Amino acid sequence: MIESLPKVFSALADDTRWRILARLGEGPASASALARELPVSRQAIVKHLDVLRAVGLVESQERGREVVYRAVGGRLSDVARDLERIGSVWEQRLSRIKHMAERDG
Amino acid sequence: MIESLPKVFSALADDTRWRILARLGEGPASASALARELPVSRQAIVKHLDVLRAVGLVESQERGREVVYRAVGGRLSDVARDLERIGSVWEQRLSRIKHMAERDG
DNA sequence: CTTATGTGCAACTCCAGAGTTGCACATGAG
DNA sequence: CTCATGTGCAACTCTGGAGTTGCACATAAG
Repeated sequence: MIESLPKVFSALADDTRWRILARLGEGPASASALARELPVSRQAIVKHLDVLRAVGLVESQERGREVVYRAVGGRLSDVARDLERIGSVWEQRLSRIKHMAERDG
Repeated sequence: MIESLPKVFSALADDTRWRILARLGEGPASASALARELPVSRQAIVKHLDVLRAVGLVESQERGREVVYRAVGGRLSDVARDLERIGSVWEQRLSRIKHMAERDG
């Protein structure tokens, strides 16, 4: 679980991919449609969609001759849960160390 | 808020930075100490710590002649909250679109 | 049928950033 | 004081990945 996090973050690290995700968050779209709305070529869009699909943030479905993509919000929620868990563990450890330091002077 | 997310994820996208964070999650440490425990040079560690500090995932404090770093779990929880919010919005929109399609279909 | 539109594959450019080495300087430890 | 240890700054290499162009192919639209 935690092993796969860097991959997901790598996917979320790119501005263009965020724009794509934000757009797909409004509703499904094809690569060509996205290329018309964003200032990048269709081929670049496809590469980004491949990356997003590889980490489960996007799903694709063939519709006629088109390939329609849609954002997977549930995947984002999963990542959020992992992060929250890790962050709280850090906080607990840090406060425990602080208390020990204060006690020992 | 969402504008800063790509920066944070870019910081979290690197394996070495993740190892550094995991180590700091166990307790504070200096750059030299981290360099001894990880298979990278101290200078590389410092660069990573600068990146992590820039996005609030790590804080530094001068202790004598050393500079001690510690992980900021709260920052991670903030990011988690943002992600959860965004993901749930996507899910709501998608289900609404699906229902409309079924009704009209 | 003919054409416009959507995809897939491949080769290429380009640059950010991860990591290195080297050196100079400061300061706690002995 | 003397020396080991911790830092800071700078220049350099090198690889991954973002974006591009070009071409071939498939298929809905007219």
